[in-house]
Amino acid sequence: MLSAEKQLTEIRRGVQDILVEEDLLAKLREGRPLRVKAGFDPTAPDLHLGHTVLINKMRLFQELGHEVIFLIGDFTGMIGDPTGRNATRPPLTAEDVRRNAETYASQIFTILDRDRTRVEFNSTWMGRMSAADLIGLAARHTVARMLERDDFHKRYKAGKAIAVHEFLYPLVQGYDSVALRADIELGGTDQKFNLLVGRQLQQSFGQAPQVVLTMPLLEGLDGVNKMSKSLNNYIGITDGPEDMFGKLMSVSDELMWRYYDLLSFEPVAEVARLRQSAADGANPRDIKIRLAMELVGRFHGPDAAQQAQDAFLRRFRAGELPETIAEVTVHARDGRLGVAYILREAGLVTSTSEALRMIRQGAVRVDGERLDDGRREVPAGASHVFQVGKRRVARITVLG
RNA sequence: GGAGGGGUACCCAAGCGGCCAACGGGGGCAGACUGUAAAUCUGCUGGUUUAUACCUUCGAAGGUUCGAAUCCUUCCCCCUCCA
Repeated sequence: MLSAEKQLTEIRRGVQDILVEEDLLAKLREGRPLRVKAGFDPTAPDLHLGHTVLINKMRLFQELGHEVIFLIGDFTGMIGDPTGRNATRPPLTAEDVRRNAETYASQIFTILDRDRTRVEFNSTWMGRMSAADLIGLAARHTVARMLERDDFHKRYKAGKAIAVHEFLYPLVQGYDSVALRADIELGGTDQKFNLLVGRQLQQSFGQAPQVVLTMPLLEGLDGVNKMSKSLNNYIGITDGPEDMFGKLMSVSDELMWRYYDLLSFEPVAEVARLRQSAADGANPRDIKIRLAMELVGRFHGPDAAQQAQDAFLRRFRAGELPETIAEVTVHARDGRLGVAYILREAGLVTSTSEALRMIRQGAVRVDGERLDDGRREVPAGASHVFQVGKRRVARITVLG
């Protein structure tokens, strides 16, 4: 095991806050494997790059020889946590939670070492808790302190709803730390309050308080909001290589550097060198390609990354069609079918009205030719490549 | 329990008897420009065999009216103040 000081240097990299750093150093000096907990809400069945900021840090702890606990908040998920948009999130059913949690667990091992990861579900202890136990837990915290949480505070002041059960969420999450006797808890900056409740509860239960370590939230593709499934601005780690590559390339130059900081394993010095080269006039696109190669390679392997890059350059630099085009068949009526119906039947648009709108806006191409007549019909037996906008493409055959 | 305010399309938010498929903003999509960038400009942003037409939509259900998102009744939900 590395010296406590050297470990601390590694741990510090990229983190937002360490509360309290002296405590962390003291724990590291004990020379034992520390229990490092990170909780995940099983609302999103697919992990995205935003989650990996945290998971990468978990991996670091594994490499340093500590015990990493991947905690799935299956019980908490049934309660529901307020979302970042200050709305009340509907609770998941037990069945939703179970299914999501399993998918979640199976995905983390693209980054974490399976053999050195302890997976826990908080329903293990929470499911056994009685109503009296829960009230007893609630008695250890006050409403005034709850309202210190930024999200609650804002909603309370704005006169927005706060359901009583939402107060229980931080308590349950904090109790998880008690149940696991966690030494360290990792979380996003948005989790800071909940993580601190864990410290307070541990002390209340006579345990040494965990060290809280928060990671910055990764901005999503829009560059403004945090990456999340519900905002649909995410790159899923199960996204296909080409999809992932394309999404990374569509990111703004500014955001690219943020992604370098939080997602890349490139040495800090190398990233600094890239920044300098961009300032000296290098095309940021090439630097973006490098990032895309690294990340796609991480989840799909270097070969797939190279193929994705080739396909990307062919398609968007050279303007060619993708080499794999979905084949779709639709059925003609009276020996022919109008283009709007073809697009709808093929799933390229969701309604005839949308199809007509797209055609009116010049977004539809047939075999590369812009289509300007929404009334055009295609005879049965014909097969054409239809494009709607830049991304939707299919070879559609009209059957008799 | 009492008094008052409010529920409008993905989100915010106008409208308060016909000119409303419903102002405006955000988001999204598309076109132009590009590095599939970003920014910017422009258009679109219920559905229908392609429609100066019809159908469905303004918390829910009824009702008044030639005609309702707009008026009335009941119900559901949210918020504020008082108790």
